[in-house]
Amino acid sequence: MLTVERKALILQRLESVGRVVAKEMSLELELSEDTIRRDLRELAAEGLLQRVHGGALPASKALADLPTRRKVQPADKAAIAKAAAGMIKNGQTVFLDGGTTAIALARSLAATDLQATVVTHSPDVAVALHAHGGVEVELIGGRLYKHSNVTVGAVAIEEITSIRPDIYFMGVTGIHPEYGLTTGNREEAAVKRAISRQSAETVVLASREKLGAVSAHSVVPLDQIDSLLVARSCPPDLIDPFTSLGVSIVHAGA
Amino acid sequence: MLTVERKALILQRLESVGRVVAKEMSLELELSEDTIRRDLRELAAEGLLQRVHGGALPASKALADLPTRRKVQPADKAAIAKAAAGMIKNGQTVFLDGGTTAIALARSLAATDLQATVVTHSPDVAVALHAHGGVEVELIGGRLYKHSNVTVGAVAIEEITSIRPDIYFMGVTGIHPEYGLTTGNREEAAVKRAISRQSAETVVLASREKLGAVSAHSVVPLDQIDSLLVARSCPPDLIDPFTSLGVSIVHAGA
DNA sequence: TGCGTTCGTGCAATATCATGCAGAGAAGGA
DNA sequence: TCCTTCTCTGCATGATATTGCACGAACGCA
Repeated sequence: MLTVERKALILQRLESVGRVVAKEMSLELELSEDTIRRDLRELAAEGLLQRVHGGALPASKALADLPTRRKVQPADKAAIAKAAAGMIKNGQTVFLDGGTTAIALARSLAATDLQATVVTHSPDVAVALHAHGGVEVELIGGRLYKHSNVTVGAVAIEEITSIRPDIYFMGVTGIHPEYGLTTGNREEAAVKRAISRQSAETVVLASREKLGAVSAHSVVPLDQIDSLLVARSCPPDLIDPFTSLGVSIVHAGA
Repeated sequence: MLTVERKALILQRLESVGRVVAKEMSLELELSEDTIRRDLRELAAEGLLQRVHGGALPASKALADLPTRRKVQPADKAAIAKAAAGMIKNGQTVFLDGGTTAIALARSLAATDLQATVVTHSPDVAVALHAHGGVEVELIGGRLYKHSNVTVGAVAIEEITSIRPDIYFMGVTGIHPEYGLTTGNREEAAVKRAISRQSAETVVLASREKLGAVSAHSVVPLDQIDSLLVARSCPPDLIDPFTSLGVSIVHAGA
């Protein structure tokens, strides 16, 4: 693994999890803590993160803000959500992931008169669709993973394998030409992989900051997905690496 | 756990609960009280909290007096919810039903330091407990019954039979001396019956308007439940028919 | 006042940190 | 090919930070 890749991974981790612990990183990457600490020192010198005893925090994050989650890009996400809602046909069974983009999609759906079945492992999505008369909701049970508020674990996977959705809208942390789709948590990755395997079509909701990013746990390679849904405002140089690999791109928004 | 994370957790706890007790914190984080006290001293030196004997309070009274985010509940529902929360012991596995009283109970729980596992078939309850670090949440999957927003059906029942909660707080539509516990929907009744069968103890959350009422579908007879949790403000003539049948009554509130 | 709890400080043990140094391997020129 | 140079990595070392325990003082409650 290249040094720059390692540093990028550290920054990714900081973005998705909000903290990095030197010891954990050294175990995960099978490198000495010295090497990780060196990286952290250098990244701190560049102002890209904030060094603390035992690890590092994002550069900007103040102590009092630590527990808060990171902010979103509303315009981008809303356009993607609306376009995704438009891809659903009456009578279809749709799987919705967790995450802010998926919740935005559920809210978009709630504003339509679509007749469909939505399967989800996110209670937030279920609550967002509660008031919609035309949409039947199926909830996947299991242990609730607090960080992203979706169910995971053996129970979730078992339930998922008994359903065959027509289309799956997947949210991820990173979408990379070489490393494929990645997310920050192993359990989540397993659940997403199971859903994708069951679904006739998998569409990845790709807001701008995800393109080119890599996170710790691999979900599926790029050739396992059917299309990437990106905002039209997204710069071409972020998208080109994927088109040249033959990934189908769907543009959202005006 | 990083030191800064611990301090952030203390500040977060102060904001959400309004106080921190050194001893409780040390038990929860499995650290000595000295370490917690040191954190409290340092945070107090930075002006981020106010030190008091035994623990700490938010820095300014103004912060503590901020209007609570919680919705105002009718008095006796809130009293029942609070009393129910008090019946839960650390380490127990608790099943929470759907319904307004159960959601009020979840919100009461969210204001405590309790360590417990909450199993529920209500996404609303899951969302209400999302921010609580000490509570592990297990969600029961299945078809979402829109009217009351809980999962029902074969999948739900199957999942329920694999769990054995210590205590089940049941919400119903009607509680009648002769007809027992009733609810408005056949599927819901089946789910409640299954949960009650699995649970070591079943407690019925009995707000005043339910006493003496009857609904279409029978859940279980009165002799299958362990106690009826009623508000202290509830008139005795509503309760007497149940005491004379030998039902154990727990009074909530001052 | 008496008693148990909590507090603060000093101290020792452990964990983490920064720096210097040496070996392994890659890059590049002779 | 051989050699030099450079980078990366892990280890050793001394410095610093964190943690838990001990002990006497302060505090709160009855």
